[in-house]
Amino acid sequence: MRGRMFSCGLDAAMNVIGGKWKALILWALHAEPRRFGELRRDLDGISEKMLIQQLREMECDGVVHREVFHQVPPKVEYSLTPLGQSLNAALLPLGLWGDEHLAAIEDKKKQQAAA
Amino acid sequence: MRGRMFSCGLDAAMNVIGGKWKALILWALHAEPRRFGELRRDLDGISEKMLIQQLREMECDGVVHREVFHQVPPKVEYSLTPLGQSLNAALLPLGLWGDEHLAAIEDKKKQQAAA
DNA sequence: TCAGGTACTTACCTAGAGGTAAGTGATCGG
DNA sequence: CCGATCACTTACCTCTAGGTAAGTACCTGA
Repeated sequence: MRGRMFSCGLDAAMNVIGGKWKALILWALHAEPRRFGELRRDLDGISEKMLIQQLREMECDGVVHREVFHQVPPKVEYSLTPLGQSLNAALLPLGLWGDEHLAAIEDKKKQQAAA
Repeated sequence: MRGRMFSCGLDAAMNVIGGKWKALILWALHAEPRRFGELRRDLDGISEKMLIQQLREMECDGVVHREVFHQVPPKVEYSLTPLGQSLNAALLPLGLWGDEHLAAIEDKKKQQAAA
């Protein structure tokens, strides 16, 4: 394992999706390609700066594809690469787990905030 | 969606596993309960401070169970709660995805580092 | 001109995540 | 006494990640 950047596949995957907004962005791109402004509006609380930053990082990682349309007003679309699609498929069980336990997780966080 | 802490299940799940060492720790606890020192030795590069910190956080989140044995030398065991077990099950596809694409991910990171 | 649309970029800031190093306490055995 | 075991805790520090605010460029229409 010496000289390897990641100790296992899970470590590598967490590196790709680690970032405050990445998982949500990946999910927002699940159904169809989206434009920057669309993503911005859908992702509650994200700033333009954070959005472009995380998109760029995921583009570099090969999970997001960016397509520029030469028109005015500018049009840029973001979509999942095949790699990104397989990543989203792998994220589905985790999202379902979160859905199922959402209330419990929030309760725990509230208790922690109160203590 | 107002007043909710998390925008969806995936957001909540990412909050629980977010932390440099959490996913790896959860995986280290997959097969059986482990002791602190064991975990420390298995997780290459982790400090005691980071290990206990992340264990504590996951304990608060209800995914890790800590059991103190009153003996000398001290013995403390960490194990997955049922919630933690289901979380690990949900993480499995992600880990497999990472295994499958490990080389590609590392290549991408190397390119980025060189640029 | 101004205001609107689009997709960014840049300057600056700081909270907090992660880290290093040293220390604690309770025992046991040499 | 010392050194070992175990599982932490504490003090201090760095710097990354995330954030706010303002700005840029290209156009169109009133």
